Amino acid sequence: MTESSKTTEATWSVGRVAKRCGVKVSTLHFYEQKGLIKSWRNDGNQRRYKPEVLRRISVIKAAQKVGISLEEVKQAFLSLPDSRTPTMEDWQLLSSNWQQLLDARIAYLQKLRDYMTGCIGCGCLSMTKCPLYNPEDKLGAQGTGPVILEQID
Amino acid sequence: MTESSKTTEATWSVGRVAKRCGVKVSTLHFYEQKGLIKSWRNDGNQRRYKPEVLRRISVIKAAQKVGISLEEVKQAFLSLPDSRTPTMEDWQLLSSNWQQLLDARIAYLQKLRDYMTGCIGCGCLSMTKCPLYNPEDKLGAQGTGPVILEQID
DNA sequence: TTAAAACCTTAACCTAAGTTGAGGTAAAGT
DNA sequence: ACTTTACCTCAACTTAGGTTAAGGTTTTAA
Repeated sequence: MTESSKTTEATWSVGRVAKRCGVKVSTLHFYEQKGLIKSWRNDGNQRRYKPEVLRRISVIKAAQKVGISLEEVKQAFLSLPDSRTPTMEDWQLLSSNWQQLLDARIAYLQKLRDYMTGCIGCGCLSMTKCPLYNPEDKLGAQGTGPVILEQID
Repeated sequence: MTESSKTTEATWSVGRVAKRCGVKVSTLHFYEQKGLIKSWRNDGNQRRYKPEVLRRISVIKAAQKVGISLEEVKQAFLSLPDSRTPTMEDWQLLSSNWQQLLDARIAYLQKLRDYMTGCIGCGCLSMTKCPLYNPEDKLGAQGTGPVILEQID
């Protein structure tokens, strides 16, 4: 009985995960090293994954798209159960927290946008009052710095 | 007649600019090296700045806050006049362009936020339709590479 | 059975946006 | 005059999020 037939359909190799998720194998190594995903090894020392990893990677990618760092994702993943496969409720909780974070970031961006013409365009440069010029103003609660978004053209 | 009395109020040293703008001296060196700001040298080889530099730095900081990179700022600065000090209109044009960019980014973030619970929380992971899972998504429109959908779990 | 494809590890490299430190000069305060 | 502060250059280091390459092993397909 081969290793692969023993674990049919429930086990993924690194290359298969990579192709399926649209990331490079090296990225999966990297995520594992950072503690974002887990794997075990087969007899030949090759990585094997549970299907659950696919969702994790998708969530990582989704989070990055909205400007959430890998470290933040890692923290969020700590809320997932360790012993069992996360349920839909687990994932929903996680994403609803991020929704709120996003709400805050959107509101903040809107505020900055509204100040933009006033502060850059006018002559006053009111550094003390304007959020655009306030160096201590750290995007909401987390001190994340500016939201890095993908280039949209 | 000293160098400083000759140029009083119209000339800034690097330390004064740094303190006024809330950045480090090394940051100003860095910005200069990147072509974002300019200076000339006094007899002792020390940097001197026109007051205009304060606005440039403020604009750089404001831009960074909304997620605009130094490279993008540099490009935007190319639209400023080289021979004369930029007027309010020059700055207003620059900032109104960024306002539009911000509008797009905000709209994009809102879209992603709205998909967040659906895509992360639900069981389907519809990778072909959802912008959260679409790796090539530059705000819709373009057809992207195929992401093969198989069932997860 | 053998060749190709996939996998392994480790190390070095990449960009962005700076920061830090060493070693030396200039300007300012007393 | 002298001492402290400010400034200079250059090189190396930092973090995030990976990518690439080298050299070796395992798995798979013909």
